[in-house]
Amino acid sequence: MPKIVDREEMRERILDAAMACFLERGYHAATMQDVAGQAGLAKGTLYLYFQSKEEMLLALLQRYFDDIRARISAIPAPQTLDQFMMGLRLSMPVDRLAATRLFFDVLGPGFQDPRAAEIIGGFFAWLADHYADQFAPLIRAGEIRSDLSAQAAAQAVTAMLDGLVIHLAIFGVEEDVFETRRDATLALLETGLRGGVAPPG
Amino acid sequence: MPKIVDREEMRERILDAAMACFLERGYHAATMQDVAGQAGLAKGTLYLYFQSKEEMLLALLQRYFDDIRARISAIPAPQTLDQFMMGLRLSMPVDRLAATRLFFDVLGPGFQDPRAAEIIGGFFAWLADHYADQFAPLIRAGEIRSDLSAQAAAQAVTAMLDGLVIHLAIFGVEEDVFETRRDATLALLETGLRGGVAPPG
DNA sequence: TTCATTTATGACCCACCGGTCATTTAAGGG
DNA sequence: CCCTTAAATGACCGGTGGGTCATAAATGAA
Repeated sequence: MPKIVDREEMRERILDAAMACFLERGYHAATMQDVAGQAGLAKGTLYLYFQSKEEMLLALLQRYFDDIRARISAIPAPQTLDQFMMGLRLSMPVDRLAATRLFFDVLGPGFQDPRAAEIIGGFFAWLADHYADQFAPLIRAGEIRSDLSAQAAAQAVTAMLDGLVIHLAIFGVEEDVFETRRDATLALLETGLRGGVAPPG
Repeated sequence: MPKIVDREEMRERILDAAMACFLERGYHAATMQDVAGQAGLAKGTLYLYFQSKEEMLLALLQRYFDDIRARISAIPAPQTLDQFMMGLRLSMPVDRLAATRLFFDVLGPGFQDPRAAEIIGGFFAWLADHYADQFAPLIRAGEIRSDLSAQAAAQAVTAMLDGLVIHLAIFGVEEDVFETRRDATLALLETGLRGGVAPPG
């Protein structure tokens, strides 16, 4: 009887290798040879599991953003604005930076396949909806000022936080600088959401 | 005596063509042949004015961001927070979107030359400093709440606004959607800076 | 018109890389 | 041990695109 392998496990292994290579050299610069070497396989083997380099990237993107979604979903729904702000910090781990930088390669006009932008755009749309769901009860509870639309505020917050990560990615800043900037941004944001400077205590 | 051309004018003409091609196809996908065709020249001619495709891109980036800097510098210093917010709108024209998308190509790890990231990063550093200079008097005037550091707030604002533009670029939204989101973000930001909801009138 | 010099050209070169496929290797049942 | 079948291999192919260079064209002074 024939040799049998776990196809799904093999795909995971290859995607791990691809992630490492793409982070190191970027999607365009990394070659299938690189990925194969990283995975301990021959180039031809990659094509038994992925139709093309592009399909491999799309699978990688899908897996990456599914993972983030899962992690963010696991954070309990905040009861107060403070808890919400803490949740934001948790959803922005420092290791997101390198990956963000990688995705630049794929968001430009040079990447013809619209599915890449759909995956990434879809994630942000989901994120905005997720925040909006958390905002609505906070607005009712008076934690967030009542003249804000939960949807509009959530979209604004999503854009702001993404901007923060992008900046980290561009500047390649150290962790401590990141944390300083992040906290300043979140403090400004918190005041904006609450509608006034936080009460003492 | 020899044929004479204005080297600088020729470089400008080539950069215009390169900008058009890079916007259309992206930096990686656009070929030197494309750029030459767009400029009405032969491929070899390009190399009389630029050492390589990469040098051409760097010159393009420099020119582009120098131009933005000049435009933003031309906006009069704001006397009130309202004026400041209006200045922000002016510095975010819609035609920035396509260009922003193009720069993704160049910020990823695939682009080895650090000068590209330096040019773009340098622009944002300048922008943050520029905003900080405008914040300081506004804080003294009580237009912005006094517990904020001008520098930290300016950096946060810079990241937030860039995030907004990036999102537009990723989603490829229409102008009206952009304006809605931009206004929501700026309103949130204004409240955060002022330290409370704006007084009526 | 001639000539020196600069500028422009595009055929050509060559390295590279995504993708293929004939061949080899590995697994395991009989 | 052999055979069947799945899996793995890597030499090879073909297209591509950045960059070169021998040649041609343009310019303007003499």
